Amino acid sequence: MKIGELGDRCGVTAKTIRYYESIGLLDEPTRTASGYRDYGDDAVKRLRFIRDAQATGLTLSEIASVLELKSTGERSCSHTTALIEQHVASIDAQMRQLADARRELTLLADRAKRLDPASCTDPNRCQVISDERHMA
Amino acid sequence: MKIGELGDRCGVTAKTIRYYESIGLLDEPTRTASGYRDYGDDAVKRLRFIRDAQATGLTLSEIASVLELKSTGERSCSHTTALIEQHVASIDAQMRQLADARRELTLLADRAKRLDPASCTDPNRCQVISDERHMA
DNA sequence: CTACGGATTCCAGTCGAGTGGAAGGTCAAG
DNA sequence: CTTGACCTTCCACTCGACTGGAATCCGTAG
Repeated sequence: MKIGELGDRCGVTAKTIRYYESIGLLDEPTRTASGYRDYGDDAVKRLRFIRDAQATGLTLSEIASVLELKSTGERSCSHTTALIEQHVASIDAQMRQLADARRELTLLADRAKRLDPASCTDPNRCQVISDERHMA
Repeated sequence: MKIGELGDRCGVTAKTIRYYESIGLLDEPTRTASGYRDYGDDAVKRLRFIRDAQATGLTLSEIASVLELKSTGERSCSHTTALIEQHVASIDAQMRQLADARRELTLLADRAKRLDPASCTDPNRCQVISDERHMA
């Protein structure tokens, strides 16, 4: 299968595939006589795994390190699990941050709604955002 | 107040302040006779607002558009509220994504723990990540 | 006077994950 | 035989939010 088809099957562009290859995330495939990249079904699996892993928020370099574990096979699965667990922890941290931000913003929005819209006329102030009581 | 003091008061570097000015997020302040930027207390408020807004996940260009609303004063607060509400929606989307990712990853980790670590010996496979049943 | 901490400008680089485009080679259809 | 879709390489650029560093100037303490 050529690069375009692989891309279509996995939902990425040919350019992205070449990019992944360039950073070592995908192995160099065999080539046809005319120099075209020629992929097997393994490539589909691998590329889909990359996409899946990426969807969970792993960076490409984290994914690369997981895939490296696969290929060396030397280190145990515990390396992989450690990476995953670490990542779950960072997701939790991100979620906490977002929750905080959300609370802040809804507070802000609520305040905005309570204000008389007609009173927002001072060209140098928007009450929603420049209220002193709100400013840290 | 000079740039360093302003930075200290707001928890940013002088470099960041100049950067904000360069992208139009902060107005050009008056200068001392010797060319130093000379800020008033307004700058502290504005910069702190920027930091606060940023902490909630707004990008600098979103913040810029909110601050623009302030300075033109033409459009009503509803513009600001709309932006905020839109941002809250995007936070919710992010949180859903993270929750999905988290579920995926913990599944993966659980599977990893259930596997006999000693069985992870095939140099070309890490069972945690290359199990066909898991692959989309 | 000199040293030192801050200030100034401007240009360049970082990270992550690609994307754009030029210049050219290949293959199947009409 | 030409057209058009697809492939190749390579180099440069994007976005966001800074950060680093060079060269130079200002202000004050010793």
